[in-house]
Amino acid sequence: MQEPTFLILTALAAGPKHGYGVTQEVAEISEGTVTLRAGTLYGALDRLVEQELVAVDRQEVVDGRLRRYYRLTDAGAGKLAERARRLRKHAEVAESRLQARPNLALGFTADPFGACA
Amino acid sequence: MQEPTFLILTALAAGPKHGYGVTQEVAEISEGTVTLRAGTLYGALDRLVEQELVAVDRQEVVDGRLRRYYRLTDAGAGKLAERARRLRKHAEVAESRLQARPNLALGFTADPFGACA
DNA sequence: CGGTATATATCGGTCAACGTAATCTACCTA
DNA sequence: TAGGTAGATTACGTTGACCGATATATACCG
Repeated sequence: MQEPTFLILTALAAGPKHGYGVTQEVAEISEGTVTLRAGTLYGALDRLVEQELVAVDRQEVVDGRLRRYYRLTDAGAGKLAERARRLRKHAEVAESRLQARPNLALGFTADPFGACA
Repeated sequence: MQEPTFLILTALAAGPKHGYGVTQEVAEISEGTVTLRAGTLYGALDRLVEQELVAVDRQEVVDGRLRRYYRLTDAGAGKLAERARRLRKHAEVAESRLQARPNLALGFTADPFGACA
């Protein structure tokens, strides 16, 4: 499961949404760093429905346009929880290792007040 | 950047390692959930070297076999830090949303002692 | 009348990841 | 001594998620 898919599941964890709504939610969650393209979005949704991690909640017709709502299934919630835990663990390991390393790339210094000048 | 690549960078964050060593380190970091295959490993390393996130540290010949050590570059450390932060944020959002949701899929119950039976 | 926002569908290309196999040496065991 | 395991890298073909582009249709604003 890649980042876009993970974020789609996360967006749906707060409650059912239609495709376009997911796109907006994902942009917000990721602070604008991830913008779902139509191809990515509907491709992923189709896949997730087939895997039964997501289900079609209901369909509406608004202004002659179809609006299809998706919701997270229990299996989807479980999968998301599992992935989230893994992601957080991996991130924690990476961050702790980077801290232990003399870090030159982030603009930080081990001597922030220049005491050793 | 996908999970295998992220874990390779994380493995190298602790210090230079050769390919096979990375595989073992990744298995340990991920608690056995990610087992890098040769194709994934060396493909990713080649890509990372080309992107200058990883560099060849040194080469040794042990028992007639080549052993090539890789290390994280400063750019690689920066990239890893950025990704780790993002991953952690996404994981946190997902987990907080799942908590807010009546959770049926994890084997937990709101009535763990069966008081409402 | 044209542009933007809303909303979904589909197609083809790309590239990371994946699986497998091949190669070679050292070492242990049967 | 033959075979299996561990270490270590290379090569090759396949899969599949993601992405860009395109198409379609309505409503609203300037």
